Amino acid sequence: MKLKTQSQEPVPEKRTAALRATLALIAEQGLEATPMSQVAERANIGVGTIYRYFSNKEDLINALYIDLKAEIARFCLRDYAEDVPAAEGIKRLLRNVIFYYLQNPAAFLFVEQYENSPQITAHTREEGDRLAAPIEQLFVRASEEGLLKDLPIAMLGGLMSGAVIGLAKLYLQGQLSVEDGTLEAGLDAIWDAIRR
Amino acid sequence: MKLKTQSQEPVPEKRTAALRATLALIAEQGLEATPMSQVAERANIGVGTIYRYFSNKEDLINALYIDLKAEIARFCLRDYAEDVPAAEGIKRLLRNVIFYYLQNPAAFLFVEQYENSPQITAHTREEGDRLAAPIEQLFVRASEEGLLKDLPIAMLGGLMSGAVIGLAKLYLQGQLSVEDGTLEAGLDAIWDAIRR
Amino acid sequence: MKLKTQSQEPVPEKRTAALRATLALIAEQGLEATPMSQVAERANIGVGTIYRYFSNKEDLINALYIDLKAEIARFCLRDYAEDVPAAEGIKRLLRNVIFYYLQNPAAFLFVEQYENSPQITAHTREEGDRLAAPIEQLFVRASEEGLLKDLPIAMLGGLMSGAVIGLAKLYLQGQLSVEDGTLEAGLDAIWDAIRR
Amino acid sequence: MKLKTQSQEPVPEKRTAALRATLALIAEQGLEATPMSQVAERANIGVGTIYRYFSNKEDLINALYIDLKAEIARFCLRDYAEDVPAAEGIKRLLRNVIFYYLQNPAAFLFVEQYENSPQITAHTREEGDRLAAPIEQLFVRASEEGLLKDLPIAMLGGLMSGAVIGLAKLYLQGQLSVEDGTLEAGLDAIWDAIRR
DNA sequence: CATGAATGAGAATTCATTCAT
DNA sequence: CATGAATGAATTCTCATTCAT
Repeated sequence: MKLKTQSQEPVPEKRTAALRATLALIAEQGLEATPMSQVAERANIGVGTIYRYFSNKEDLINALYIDLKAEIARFCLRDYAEDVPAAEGIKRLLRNVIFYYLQNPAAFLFVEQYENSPQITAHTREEGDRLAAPIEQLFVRASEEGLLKDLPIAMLGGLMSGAVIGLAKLYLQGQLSVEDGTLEAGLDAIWDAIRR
Repeated sequence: MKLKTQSQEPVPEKRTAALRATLALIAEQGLEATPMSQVAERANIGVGTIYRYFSNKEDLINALYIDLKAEIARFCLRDYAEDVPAAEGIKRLLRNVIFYYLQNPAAFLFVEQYENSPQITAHTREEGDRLAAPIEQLFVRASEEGLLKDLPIAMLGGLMSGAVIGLAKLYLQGQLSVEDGTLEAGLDAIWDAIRR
Repeated sequence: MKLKTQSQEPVPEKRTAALRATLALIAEQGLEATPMSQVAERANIGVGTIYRYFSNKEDLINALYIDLKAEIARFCLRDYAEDVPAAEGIKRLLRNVIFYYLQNPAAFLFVEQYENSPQITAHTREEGDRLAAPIEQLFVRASEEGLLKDLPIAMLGGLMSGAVIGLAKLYLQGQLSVEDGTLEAGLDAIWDAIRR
Repeated sequence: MKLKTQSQEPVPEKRTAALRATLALIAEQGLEATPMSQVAERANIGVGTIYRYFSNKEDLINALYIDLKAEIARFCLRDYAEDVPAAEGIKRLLRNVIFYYLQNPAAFLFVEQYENSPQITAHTREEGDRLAAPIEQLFVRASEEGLLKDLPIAMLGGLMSGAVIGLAKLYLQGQLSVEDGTLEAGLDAIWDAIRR
């Protein structure tokens, strides 16, 4: 199946395989319960190969984290348009977060785990936040339009993201199902928390 | 040589010392980065002694988790009274959560870490939830009084607890300070999310 | 055979066993060709046990080096007496070096290997030299008595120690034998190099 | 496209580059601390290329050793002439050794390291000695002329080479400097050791 | 010929747990 | 009861060597 023309390979296949395997295993077993040997096995590559692409385990996990944060941000903003009212934009954003995590439960487990671990460095956390900058833009816009409560933006953001995570957990743990048709009401509830 | 008053000792001092040391170290270094030997050292006891009170590391951590969940529940409900209106009761509850975590930042770090780790067993998680039952009672009462949105209780609970955690993080990370006087507004925002 | 009273054990047995095994193996196989696992095996202890006494491989090897340097210095000066003429003292010293190495060929191989390896730190080298200080005293005394060539002490020392090492190698490699009765002549030759 | 003049190339450039890089790196870092990949990098060639010229790491190092021994022997005898008195010849030889090492400190570090390592095979050692045969000739001649002590040639050789190494170390470590004008006296001292 | 990505055996080190004192 | 020395399985990471391009 491999064509010669693909040998230019801009993002090496094995690097991707390592990242994918890492995500799956950490979601299943946890950050520290996942040895590099297992990552290699699941990725169908040699252990040494991982170290060609990542200088150590921490680097591998950071790369995975950054990749996911970027993907999530991209996914959340996929149907974003300047002319959509900010209120609607935020609702879409939140819906997208939930959708993303429902389609990628492992990503949710990994990100929550890593962000709550003392292993993550301040630097990595900041880099991750930077990727979410476009999202914050939307937020700032809504605030400037006078749609949000008169509270520090950080607080509104914290409340909102905490609430979506809470919501996502319910859907992922099966306590709620999108088929219920409860999702929109949930998003409205979050909106109620932050809207003026 | 042993005096009776010592043998009455209902909760052995060394057990408590081990738990305290575990909490502090895990908050600082993380779950897996905390060896039993270090726990022993910090607790000023022998490594072997830990194994008198806990059958293994998992057991130690579970015990700590359960202890903390109970303490948190107790603290949250400390000024609870049947005759307080449910709305006010819930606000108090939320305020107490925040206060507790501000006074016990290590507890917050530990609990978040453990609850987001796949290491925690379903059984332990349930046991922890059971301790929060009185809190849920309050919630049910408010719902029956028609104060809350007409949504599944689980969803309201998830939104609320997600939002408080988000709020607590802001205060603990120093992005917000209780001296700001923002706290009450934050609690109101959460209330807005769930109230009818 | 072990008596209870020996449990005070000032120098732990297992530490000594590790050092001995290290010496033997490095002499046989070389510094880097000797894994910790093999040291443990030969010493009849667990790998982990080595790390109770030495913080890492480098530390183990340094300790061995320092121990040997001290032992060698002690052995060389064993029959030293203030009233012996310095010339005679130096001859004895040299004879003792040779004897020591003939009885402890592994020590020779190890010390030569380590001193010629870039692994050894300046600090360790200095510490080793400090142990040889009493020997240098004898040398200084001889110099002050006007017995030695009028050259920097360091140079005389370097020539002498280089020559003894050269001599020791011959005996250890079996190109010469102490039974030949050549030893005294060899020592005289070295003396000729440095004496006025 | 290949020109004849290239195919004449008797000693491939890349082979030489590999040897040079090996020498430099081993002198800096040590025998085992020098990975093949680093050799390739420093030599500006591919790792695989090294294996075109040397069957494995051991072979590479052996080749380097033999090359150096040959070069050293050549250098030591460069101004040798049959009609020079043997005594003077030996002094020149020794002076040359010192000069060579002062100009090639890496060679000194490498040779001492490798000769003191159990990794070197008896065969390689012998091959190296064979290259020093012309030097030994000079020695034998001096002995036959009755200039040397009446001791086994091996012993005189061992004493002498040990002493020069000791002397070289002093100059290389900076404890002595050729500018001091001490060198001739040092060579005389060595001569005193072996001369009748 | 030259290259360097891929590999996995092997090395150093850690740490939960046991058990003799 | 309390202790901590001893242990070895398990983990991370390195590096000589191969081989497809």
